[in-house]
Amino acid sequence: MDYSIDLIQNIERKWNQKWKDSNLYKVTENPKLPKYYVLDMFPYPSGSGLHVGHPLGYVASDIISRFKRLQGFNVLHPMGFDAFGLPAEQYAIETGQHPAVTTEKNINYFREQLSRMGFCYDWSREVKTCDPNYYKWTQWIFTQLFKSWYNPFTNKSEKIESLIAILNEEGTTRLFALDKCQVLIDAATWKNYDVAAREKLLMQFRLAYLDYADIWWCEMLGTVLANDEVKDGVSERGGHPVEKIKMRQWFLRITEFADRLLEGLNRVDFSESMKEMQRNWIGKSEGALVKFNVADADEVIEIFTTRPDTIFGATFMVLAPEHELVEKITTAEKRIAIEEYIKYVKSRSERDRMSEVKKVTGEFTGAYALNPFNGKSIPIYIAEYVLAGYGTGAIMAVPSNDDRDFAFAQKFDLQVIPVVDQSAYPQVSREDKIGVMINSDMLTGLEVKAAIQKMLSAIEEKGIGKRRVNYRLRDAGFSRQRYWGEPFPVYYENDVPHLLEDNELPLLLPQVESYKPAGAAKSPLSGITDWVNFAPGKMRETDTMPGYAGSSWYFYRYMDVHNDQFFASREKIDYWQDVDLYIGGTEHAVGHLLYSRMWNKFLFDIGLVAKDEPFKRLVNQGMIQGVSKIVYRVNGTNLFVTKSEKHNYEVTELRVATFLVKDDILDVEAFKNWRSDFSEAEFILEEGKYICGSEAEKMSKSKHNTVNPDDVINEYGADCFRMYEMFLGPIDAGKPWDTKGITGVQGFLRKLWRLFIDEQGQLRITNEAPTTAELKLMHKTIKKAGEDIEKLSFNTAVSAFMICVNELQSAKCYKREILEQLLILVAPFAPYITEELWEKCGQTDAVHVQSWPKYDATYLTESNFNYPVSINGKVRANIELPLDMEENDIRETVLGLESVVKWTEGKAPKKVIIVKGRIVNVVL
RNA sequence: GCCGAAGUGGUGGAAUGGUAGACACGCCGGACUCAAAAUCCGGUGCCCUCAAAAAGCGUGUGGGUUCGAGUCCCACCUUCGGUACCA
Repeated sequence: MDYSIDLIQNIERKWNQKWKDSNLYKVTENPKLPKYYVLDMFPYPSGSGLHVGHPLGYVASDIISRFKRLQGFNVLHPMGFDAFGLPAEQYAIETGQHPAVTTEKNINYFREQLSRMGFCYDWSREVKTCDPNYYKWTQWIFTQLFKSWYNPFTNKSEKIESLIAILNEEGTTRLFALDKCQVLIDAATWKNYDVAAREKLLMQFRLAYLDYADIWWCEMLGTVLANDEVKDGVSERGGHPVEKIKMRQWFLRITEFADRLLEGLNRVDFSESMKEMQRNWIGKSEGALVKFNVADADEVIEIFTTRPDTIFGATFMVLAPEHELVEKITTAEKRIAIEEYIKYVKSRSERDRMSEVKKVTGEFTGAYALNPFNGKSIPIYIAEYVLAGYGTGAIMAVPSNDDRDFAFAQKFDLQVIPVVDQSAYPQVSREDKIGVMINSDMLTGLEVKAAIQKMLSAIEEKGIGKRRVNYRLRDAGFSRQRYWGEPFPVYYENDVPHLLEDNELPLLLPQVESYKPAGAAKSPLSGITDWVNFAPGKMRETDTMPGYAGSSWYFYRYMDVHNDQFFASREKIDYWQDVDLYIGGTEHAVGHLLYSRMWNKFLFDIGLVAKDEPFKRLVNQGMIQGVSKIVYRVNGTNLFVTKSEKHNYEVTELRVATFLVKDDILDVEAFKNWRSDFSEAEFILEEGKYICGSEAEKMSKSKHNTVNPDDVINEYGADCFRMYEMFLGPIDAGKPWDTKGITGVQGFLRKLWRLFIDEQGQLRITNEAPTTAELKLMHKTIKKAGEDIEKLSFNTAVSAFMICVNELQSAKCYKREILEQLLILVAPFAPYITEELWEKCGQTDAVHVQSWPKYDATYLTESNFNYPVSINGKVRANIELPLDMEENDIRETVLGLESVVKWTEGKAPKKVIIVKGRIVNVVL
């Protein structure tokens, strides 16, 4: 009986059914066992199904789950779907199909694909973020955020009532002093506030709050656009003009958690690069707020700077074009130019503005500011490189010590006053905080670091500013003018927001006629007037929540997924605590991870969860890229030119389905039939063939380069697919998908099978006692596999299995004692074949509930070592010596070697380096 | 632009600062077969050579540290991910 694809499919069907029937993977809380929680970043169920990139992380987490279970842990390993999102809605706009319908269809397909791969998910715990039973609790957590504030005195989130108590007691005096409040009022004033005024003040503290922010609006498409959908200042679909418009929206006050998000990174096991990205994203910097008076006006410009020492080199100021003072200070003769410039900036994305280096743009307002230290009058510009959201949206520009300020000064012919003498440090740049102050009044002669400190004190003494810690991190925009998301459990009365009661949750997403926005940048929900105006004088919030709302807390729902009283019971949370291993892509390095860490800290503060960091260990899997195949169409024609001739024509690159291409040769007939617009295509060939270009890039439906794991499984089976994904390389490395090497893994599985089953299909297992060599091999493999799995080095674990099986085959070892242990080692990687062979060996319980074997170190100790002998670092000889040989004896022996004498020519070497059990290096 | 990562044979990759290329794919040769597939055995970094030995070269590029560097340091090049409303 050959290990053929028919047999493989029978085995996989059989065990899928058996495992399901026996509830093998169902997990319950068991206080007698140590817990281990392995989490995958749940997928967005796109219309094109799972591709081969998804399972890379899923296979890895599945191996760890099975490994930990074999080691005696009670393992929680769930799966679910991040089911709200833009693509489903875009599809709805185009086809009129309800996103709930298409999403459900996609989820069913994803689940089916996942099930085939033999993952040990406890499917009874499945989570779907678009399920009302789930988003009820997303809405509920939002209401808790709204009802809470961040108490800077206790440094944690608290109910808003504790803020009200402080306001009743002392007004905003201490909060104002701490820079946590813009208005200074006493308790009496607070108490005299009416409801609206009180609400307005509280809104400055709530963790979920209303404020204004820009969104992309495309009049032609009639929709709000995501940043992703805007390319080069126009809509990606159709190339229509877009503009930014200001809208009132919800925000989450993540900035209050900035320090704790930074601190928590010291206590988690994430890669250093991941932590670094998060630290840089938070971007803590210390500096000062400084006020500059506007000349001949009552206005004051407040700036933030990390270089207060360079204030004497400030030769101009720059405001963000959106800055509220721009309108007030612009002079009459400059008004038109300024308005033109603002219009230009409105068409620019923030990323374009930040990354623009070739073209320096800006506009003079006509107004001047006064340097608070020397009274010098300096011009005020607006420029796109100053962003409204960072610091105060205004800077003092010091061209001598800032690259962008310098470029700006060059372009607009502004003065550059050197204020730091860096001549003693030829290697440093103008932005490095090093050197001696010059041209700087009382700072002259000081080192930069001392000058910064002196200036900070001077600013505070003068009363023109104060020390300030600034963060690059901004509060998180939490509103989308979209349909397919969680509705806010909020209504407005006289424009004041109110929450629905807990017993009114979930607020269901209503049916709409059209998925397009209702009028100017309003959510589709605003078109349902009777839903919006649900009671006299009350209007519902019509925006919905963003994609990351549901994904910020889903890992708790898995712990207690069917609870209809609470998001998860404290009892279950106390058992499972936190995620021991979280696997997902680097693309979520900052966004999702910061948001979910913040939500978690909030839930922790209000006493609902057990740990203040949710993810103990995080591992990023690499991205499997697709290989896109490219044809070149001569512009304005239906003529396609082969790769080597394309440079002779003006061509457009088109991506074609990969199944039309074999070894870079296009099947031209199949291509003509592929899409009707190509049916009349003509070709310019080379040597009778049309050769395509190729490019490795992100797998996506639109690039026609996705590879469906179903196809691979149909041909090789799930075990082979799983092992091959792991064998491809380290888990964190990305690479283009290629099935070229899969036959190697297929061969391994066949050999494994044949160790148990002979050519006649008979079990060939014997009860003979293993030899020392066989035991040595086995224990070496147990050790290597265990260590590699722990390190998530699955590719090397697979190669250890290959070595083991190759050697057992050569030795014709069919011994039960050896082979049954091998099955347990391989079981996490290839759950089907190992289970089948385990059963064939006469075992009655599952291989997956056995115990991971322990290795015996006595089999692994060696007495000799084959030393490489190098001369000046190059290996010239080898010699086997006992490991306990004295260094002097090694030296003597090595120097006596004929091949060494040849190099030393009888002379005494300068030095002989002996590293026991490693190497001997003779230095001449 | 900024932040992060990666770059090793024809290919995927392996390698606590200590024999570069484990394990696979591919390729070459052989066995089995009427033949093919499958399977098994042997070889395979480059260069020189009929072949082998011996030498030389070799981990993106250029420098450096070290007895010894794929690994550590500096500069650069290329590719990938993120860049706040794709998920």
